[in-house]
Amino acid sequence: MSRKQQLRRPGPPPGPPADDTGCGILHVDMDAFFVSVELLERPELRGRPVIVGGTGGRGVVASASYEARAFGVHSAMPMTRARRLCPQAVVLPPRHDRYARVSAEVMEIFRSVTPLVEPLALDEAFLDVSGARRLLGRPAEIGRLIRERVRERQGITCSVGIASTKFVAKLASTHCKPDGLMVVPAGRVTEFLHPLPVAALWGVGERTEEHLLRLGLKTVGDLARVPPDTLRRELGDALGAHLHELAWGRDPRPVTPVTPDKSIGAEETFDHDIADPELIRRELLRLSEKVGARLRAGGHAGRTISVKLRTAGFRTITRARTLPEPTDMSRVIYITACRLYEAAGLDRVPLRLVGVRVENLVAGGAAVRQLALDEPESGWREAERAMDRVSRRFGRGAVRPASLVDPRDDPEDHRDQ
DNA sequence: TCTGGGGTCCTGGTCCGC
DNA sequence: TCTGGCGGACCAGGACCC
Repeated sequence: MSRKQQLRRPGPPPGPPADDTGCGILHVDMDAFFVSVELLERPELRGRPVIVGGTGGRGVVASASYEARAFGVHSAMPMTRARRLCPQAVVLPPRHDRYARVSAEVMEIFRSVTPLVEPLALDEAFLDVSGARRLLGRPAEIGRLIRERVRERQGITCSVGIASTKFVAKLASTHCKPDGLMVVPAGRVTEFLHPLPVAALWGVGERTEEHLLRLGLKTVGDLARVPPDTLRRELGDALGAHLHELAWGRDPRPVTPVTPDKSIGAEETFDHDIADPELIRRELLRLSEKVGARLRAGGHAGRTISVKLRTAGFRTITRARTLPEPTDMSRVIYITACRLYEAAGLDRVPLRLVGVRVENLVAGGAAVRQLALDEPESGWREAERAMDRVSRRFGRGAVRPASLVDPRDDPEDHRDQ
């Protein structure tokens, strides 16, 4: 459940029977997805408060059953707080491989209805069904069909919002959860939108909500009546204009099935803060290996390498460097990341998180011969490709840089799996 | 209360070349 | 030769999304 889904509902949907004329966009959102997938294997937990989330000291809630939500538990909440609110909850560690597999099957169901499917996350997608009407019926009928197929084939429930724009369809699915379907007729969009709190708008998070409340703007209707120039002055050009448009139900973004990746990264929060630069560099190596492997697997290369460092006091520092040529080599990423870490001047400063990201992605073929910075190119590329092949065959972590091999490691139990 | 991990987008500042 | 304006690239940070 996202923060948006924690917002209160506006009451019953605008007047039945819903007229879905001009409503070609569906937003399908799986209900408590991670928990629902877990319950397929653990049916004895049905009806009980269940939380999927990090079991380490610093984890957060990834998904909570509706029984757990009744205790005030919601996603992104620190696990320590969730356990306090609901001590009787069953806590399960996340198993992303499993969720990804179920997600892929659900997306296939969507694609059996229309090729215009835009996945937003593992558990939700936009569908443009304008072209499917003749074959499958009205959008509301298509929505019912999808819900039925997902339930029959996967054994889990989902909610469907139907509207003329993506933004309103998404709000509709949020407001009919769980296990519901809601149509917002094209002619009744503002009637639906304007009573909602400003935080319901896409782009209004905690900070912007505070700002709007300070201006006396509580509802979407309040915001809609403010001149766009005033909003731009208060919130910046892009956000001000964007919110004004959304508040009037205007959202011209089409459903786009393929959006190219812009960056690929990995980060890790430690169980305990780490100050030792050697251990930090070791972590940077592990993350660089992971990011490099993902770049090569996806056929990407990138020019800009950034590191993210979060201190024990939760101050986040980012440093980036743009290389002359794009790279997909873990070694180049690692060397650059180490230099950025050293340049940040956080030697011996306790860190709770480090991250490595590669941005400005291009197709991998454009990754021209890249020297490992000051070092001669000495077969690293070939070595890394060979490691990729071994990993594909024997599993990730089967080969690793020597500095990442802990003699105490059980070879079957790599943390990267 | 104490804050994950994977991302995208925007803003404001600085530097540099024209 | 110096100066100012401008635009683009880059960088850092922050807000936001799921």
